[in-house]
Amino acid sequence: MIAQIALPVPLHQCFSYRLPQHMLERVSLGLRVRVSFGSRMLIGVVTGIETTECGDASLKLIEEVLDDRPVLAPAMLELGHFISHYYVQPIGEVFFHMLPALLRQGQSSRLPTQSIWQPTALGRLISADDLRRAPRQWRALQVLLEFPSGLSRQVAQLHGITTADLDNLVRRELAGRTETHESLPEGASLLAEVPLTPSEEQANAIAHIQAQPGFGCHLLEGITGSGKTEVYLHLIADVLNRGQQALVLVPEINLTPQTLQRFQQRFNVPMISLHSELGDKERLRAWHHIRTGQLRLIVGTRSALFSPMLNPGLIILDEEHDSSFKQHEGVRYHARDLAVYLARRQGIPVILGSATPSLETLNNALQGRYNHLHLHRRSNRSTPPLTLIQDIRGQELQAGLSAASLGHIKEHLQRKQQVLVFLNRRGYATSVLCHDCGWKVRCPHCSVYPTLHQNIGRMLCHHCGWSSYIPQSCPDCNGSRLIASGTGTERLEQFLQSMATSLPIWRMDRDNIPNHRVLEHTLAEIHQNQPGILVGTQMLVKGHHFHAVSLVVVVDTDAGLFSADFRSPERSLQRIHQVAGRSGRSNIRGEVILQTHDPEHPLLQCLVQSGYPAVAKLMLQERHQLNLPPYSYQVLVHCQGRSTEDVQKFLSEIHACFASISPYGPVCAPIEKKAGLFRAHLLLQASSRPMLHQKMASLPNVCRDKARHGIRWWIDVDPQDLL
DNA sequence: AGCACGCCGACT
DNA sequence: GTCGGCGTGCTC
Repeated sequence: MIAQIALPVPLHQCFSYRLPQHMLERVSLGLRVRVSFGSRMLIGVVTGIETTECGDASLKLIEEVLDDRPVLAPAMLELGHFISHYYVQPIGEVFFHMLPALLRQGQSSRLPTQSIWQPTALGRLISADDLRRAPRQWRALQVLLEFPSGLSRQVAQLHGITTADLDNLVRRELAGRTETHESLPEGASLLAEVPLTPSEEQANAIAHIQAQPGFGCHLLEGITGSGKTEVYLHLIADVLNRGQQALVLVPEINLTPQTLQRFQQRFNVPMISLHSELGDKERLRAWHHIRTGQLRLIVGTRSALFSPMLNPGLIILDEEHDSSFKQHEGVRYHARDLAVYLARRQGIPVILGSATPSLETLNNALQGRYNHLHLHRRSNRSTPPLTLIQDIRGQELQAGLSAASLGHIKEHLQRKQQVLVFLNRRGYATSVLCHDCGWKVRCPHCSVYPTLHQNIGRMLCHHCGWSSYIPQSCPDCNGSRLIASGTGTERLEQFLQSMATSLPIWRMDRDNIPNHRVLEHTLAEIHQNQPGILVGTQMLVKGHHFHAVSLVVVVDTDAGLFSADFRSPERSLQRIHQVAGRSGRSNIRGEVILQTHDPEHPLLQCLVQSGYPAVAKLMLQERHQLNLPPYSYQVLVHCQGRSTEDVQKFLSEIHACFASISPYGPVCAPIEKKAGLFRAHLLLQASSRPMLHQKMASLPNVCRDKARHGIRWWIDVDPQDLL
């Protein structure tokens, strides 16, 4: 008998091992085993068992079976095989990626047990006199009598009792010790609060999804403030009522304590938030409780997709357009597309929610592959904001702001409202240059200009972390007229502060908001609704609601509209639309100003006049004309090496082998040198996905063969950015 | 990915 | 004449 074993090595194959007779009935697919591989011992996952008798006698034997039940259930095994094939990732690495770290390292997958001590009949009868030689045990017995249903180690410790005391009582037959599995407390009723009555639109969406009980993929396109969450909550309630589990995937930044709180407010069931700071032990504990079906509601980022649900009933993926669902390191995959795959495999509904759906998802909905549901109306009945395109050509700008924008800002502040100024650029200035000779500060490790951060008094490279002092004179011509050019949030904040001296300015970017605690604190201050100015980057876009904001100014609307990456306008317009949605959420009509040097830009015009759905369709048309995704399919071969020649040579050889699906040949990455390494890539593209996959079947092997000294390469299927 | 094997420089 | 550099190749 021969078993196929997936091992945690970057190889696109499984390995055959002989199965000793005595292991035969203990082995099944998805179990972990220990095997000798080369000169080391590795843990592997059983992915196949062949009962062919012959077998190569030279094959090694499996040393040990580690589990009595598969750690990867059939659905997860299938998902893993799919990931490995579709995303061209090494099979063993995929399976290991799907397991909690402690299981990867060989820890037992048995459900952890817990000791419980209970008094015996004898224990209840005995008197202090009988135990006068053992005062600790007497005290332990007294505590034990207070917990007739059982005392755990943790509770005993709180009362100053050790397990040794309790075991001594067991020896005297005054107490009994039993091993139980930890069980999570479950509330008497499912609902912790009375659900809101859904609006007509919400009820309609809920009914549509309920009407299709098995697999179905639903795009829930709801404008900001239209109450997508309420739809989720109603559908989750159904799933919980049926005794099933629900999985909610959210982008990284949205996984705040409040997200879970929202669910805890509504439901009385054991639930968990799988965030990145969870320790290995906690993660394994959660894994067990998900596998036993005790944890009913799982909220997490992309990797939560691999939760081993016993009884799955629903998958929700919120903010489906968010790029953080794509894993960019190690095992590369897109959680959105895998969520759809998994839901189909499990025969359950999946809901993709967004105010600004990605063009891929929108296309799937328009083609009828996904069910398209809309929430048009804001649930708080506020009017949508008034959006203005502001031509700043030839205008005098101060810290990037035009006089007209400043006028609006002052006006709104005088009305005691809050203003949000959006600039997606950290730091004080984008570069430092010499006014006399044009010399510019450069990063020694990357082909970029570092950013000036005045608050820490240094130049900082955002790509490799390099930092240096701020030059006071030009090292080339010795001139002293150095210019800080380009505006970042720091300079904007400084300027606005000088303009509105008495008002608070909240700057929200990665430099100013280092962690969740500071974020909560700043948000709490803003929610006092005192007049003031919010200045910030992306951070302002995601999920936060600012009720007193009545004006949003987008300083650099054009950034991203003209980039080498064809996905850049999509992301840019999604951002603009989402940040615009931050205004006018209560009774005040919001205003949005988009500063631009290209007021006639068709996408901008379309966004302002007809809204996001219209501009999305326009972008889809453009993609169609240019034969870009989702109308064609792409794979990117990335490469990193010690010199331009090395990477070019490597990619040219790859290009030669795949010329029929490689329309452009190797190109340097836009930032050619990063952290001291030269980068380039090769785009593979085809109009049929099966054809593309078939033609690149040998790609990983070819890459492996051609890779020489110092070349690092990786394959990115459905790349999200070409940079 | 690791790890072993293998062929050339600075040390007892 | 050895220790160790990392380049190359293999792992059922």
